[in-house]
Amino acid sequence: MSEKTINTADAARTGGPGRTNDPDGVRRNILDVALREFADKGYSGARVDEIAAKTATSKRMIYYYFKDKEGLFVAVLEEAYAGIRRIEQTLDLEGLAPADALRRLTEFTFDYQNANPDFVRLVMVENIHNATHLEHSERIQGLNVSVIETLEAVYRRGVAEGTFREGIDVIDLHMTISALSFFNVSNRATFSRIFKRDMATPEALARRRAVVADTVVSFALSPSR
Amino acid sequence: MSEKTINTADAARTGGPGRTNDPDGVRRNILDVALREFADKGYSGARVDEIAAKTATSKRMIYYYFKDKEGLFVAVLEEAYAGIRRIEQTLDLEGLAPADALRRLTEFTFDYQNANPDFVRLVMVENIHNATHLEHSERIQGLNVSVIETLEAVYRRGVAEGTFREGIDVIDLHMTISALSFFNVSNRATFSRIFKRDMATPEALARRRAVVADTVVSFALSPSR
Amino acid sequence: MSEKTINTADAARTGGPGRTNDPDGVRRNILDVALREFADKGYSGARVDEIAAKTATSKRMIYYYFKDKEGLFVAVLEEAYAGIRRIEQTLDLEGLAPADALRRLTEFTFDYQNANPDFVRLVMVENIHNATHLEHSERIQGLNVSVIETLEAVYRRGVAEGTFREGIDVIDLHMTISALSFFNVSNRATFSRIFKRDMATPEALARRRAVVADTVVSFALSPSR
Amino acid sequence: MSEKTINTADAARTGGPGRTNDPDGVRRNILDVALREFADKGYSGARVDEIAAKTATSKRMIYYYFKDKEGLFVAVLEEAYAGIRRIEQTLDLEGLAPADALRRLTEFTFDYQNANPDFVRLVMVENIHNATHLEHSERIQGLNVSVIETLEAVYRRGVAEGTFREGIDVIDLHMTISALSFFNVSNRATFSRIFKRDMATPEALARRRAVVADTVVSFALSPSR
DNA sequence: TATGAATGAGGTTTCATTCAT
DNA sequence: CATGAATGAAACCTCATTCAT
Repeated sequence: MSEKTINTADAARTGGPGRTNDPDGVRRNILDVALREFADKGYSGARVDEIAAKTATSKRMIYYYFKDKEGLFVAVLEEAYAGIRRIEQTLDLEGLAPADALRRLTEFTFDYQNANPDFVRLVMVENIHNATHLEHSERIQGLNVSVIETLEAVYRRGVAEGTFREGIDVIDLHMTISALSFFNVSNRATFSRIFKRDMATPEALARRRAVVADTVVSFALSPSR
Repeated sequence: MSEKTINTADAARTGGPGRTNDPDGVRRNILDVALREFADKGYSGARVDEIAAKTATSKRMIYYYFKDKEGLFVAVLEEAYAGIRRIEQTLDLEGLAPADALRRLTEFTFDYQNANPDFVRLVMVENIHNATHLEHSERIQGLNVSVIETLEAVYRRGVAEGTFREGIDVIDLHMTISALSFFNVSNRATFSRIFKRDMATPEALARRRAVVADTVVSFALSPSR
Repeated sequence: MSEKTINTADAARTGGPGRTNDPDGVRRNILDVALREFADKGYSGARVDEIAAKTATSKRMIYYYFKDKEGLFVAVLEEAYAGIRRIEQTLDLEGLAPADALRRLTEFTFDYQNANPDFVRLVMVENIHNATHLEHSERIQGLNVSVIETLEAVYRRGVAEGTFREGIDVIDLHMTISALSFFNVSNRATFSRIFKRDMATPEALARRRAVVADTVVSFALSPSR
Repeated sequence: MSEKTINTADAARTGGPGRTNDPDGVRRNILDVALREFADKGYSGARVDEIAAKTATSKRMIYYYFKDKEGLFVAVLEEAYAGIRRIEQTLDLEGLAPADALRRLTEFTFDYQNANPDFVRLVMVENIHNATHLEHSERIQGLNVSVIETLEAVYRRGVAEGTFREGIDVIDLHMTISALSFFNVSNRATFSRIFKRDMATPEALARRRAVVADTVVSFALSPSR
């Protein structure tokens, strides 16, 4: 509960916490802890004091680097979005057949979100707050074009080939992928409680992952096939 | 901001707010207001003072009827779940062909959640809090069996008929329906901000509703068809 | 230093501090203490914590009654201005010859400000803050007309009689009276330190009071006399 | 808000800000900025950080040259007093008739204070703090004898001539001059707000200046005249 | 039952100042 | 000398909750 979290990398570099000369490390450390706290308790529920306590630095440094609680939240949000987009771009879909590429992209999204529940929960929190922070962040606005471009390229190839049916809105498709991946994390608590089903076991995840991928692909496939 | 919310029904019944001796009306009124506040600001973000201020009663009554903030939240949650399940049961799916019934059920879910964003947001809030409140509510646990039974009946008929393919887990199917309906409300703020698309216009809703229904049905249909 | 200040009146009425049912007494008590603190340390220098400590109530109540530090300051300012104007109106100048009335009014002002250094210092503090609080207080705006009216009546009588010369701007006259009275309190610390003269002894006050009155009256007198 | 203030003279001398080796310039620059900040916000209201930010140097230098916030304030105060006294001594009153000399001295005081509101406000601030800083500064104590000597010389000449009446305390006279000059700046904010009169226009200043001079001179004049 | 007053614990933020490079 | 990073103490303010009438 009161464990301090230090990036091992930083600790190694500087010889431990305390007066370090690694401002970036300090920033990172704060962001890491804050992500977890915000994701865990929501914006208002998260306590600056507690974030500070779990950090290798002091509360004062949070204000030094991020101005206030809101500034910290925005920074956390930016990092989180940057994270998924960064990895997304390492996906190499061009060598795959369109249907396989679509499946691969869907699986990636599903896996990423399940592996990063804090990201998902942070987005939930931001939605509860009507995306006001996101609105003010120019950085995030720019980040998200790439997904659509990637998906669009795959879809076009599929249509050209005759694999995919025409008339699908790519943003719609992305929405379906996101929705099915997101829900598995975002609503896990209520859903599994109500339907008495553990959604986080490796088996459950594998099964659901397949269902999601099937759903997406079968929606895109041309009916003639 | 400072408007008091009174159910007109109650007001009529009791001759107006103020010295009312309509305990149920008071309760309802508090729950209505609290739903909106919790859905709007989250659990920690909602303020007991503000809920009281928007109520036709006083803060004292909140504590009288619901013990504390948490008790109020649980009551709100119970009401919210009861609401959707109550309406769900008025759906008459037995007269429809399985595929139509499935489509109808999907559309109903989509419509209900889009018409009741506060319900959706409340569920988000509860998920952020790991469904701890739901856990303590026996009332909610019992409420949700019916959906699955309804869906199961439809699915069986479809399989028997040959319309639906075998091997689908009904809970999985429900999850897909929920996910696609839920996301449209839960992630509206971030999604529409990022992809610059208003998801709440009647046209957008109608389009998405169709896509969602298609997705669900095409997933269930037997491939031979 | 850490003595609590309670209006003896309130204490008598309610049987002491603590859970009293005398909201007005609580308010008054806070205002009394706050006046002294703000006058003593300036706006930023005054500490809400310290004000609270010297009060019969708690810090929380300050915020309850006055919203925030600024609200408290404004309320203190309003009270202070109301105080002097209230007493000013009990002056009965109409029975006096114009020159005597002018002298009397001057002496009153001098006496009041010397007897209420906290009022003077509070006005200094407000001036350092460019009268921003005063600007927002409608209550104060209305309070100050009476002085000018009183002074104007005296001046007119004097001019009609031939005692006072014509052409004096009454606001100018008020300003002279104020300046000479105010300075004796406002600049006492620096002035007496620099010129090594105690300005607060009864004798010093009496002497200065006479000089001030002479100065004002001789300025208003018609030169022919 | 974030403008840096550099004495152009210094900048020229040292080849610009930054790596300057002009300790006096740095000191001056800090004092200039600090004067404005203290005069503007009061002692507690002024922020070391903000002073530093508006300076051509860094916060470190403030502590290096002035030890702490209080040391800085004292230095600013000393400079401010030195300023007025320095100029005062350039006045050449000996060639004027006593009444003219008195008028001239009064006008000078009035003009100086109106031209240097920061000086006036700084003195207000010091008075709020009961002149504790001034007390510790030997430098200031010595500065202020000269005014009195100058005034005394004028007064004596006037009495000898028969122009001025006897029995006036010169320090009293100085006090009257100061009070009337000071008030116009110190209480400008509240006074002009209350009486809805702009006291800072050239016309208003000219008129008031004349009234002040008249008041002072007519007080000193021998009544026989 | 209804209302304003009261409370204590704890939340966010700021400040003057010092350190390390 | 110059700079950004760091610090601890304390400042302002808010919250859920309870009391008295």
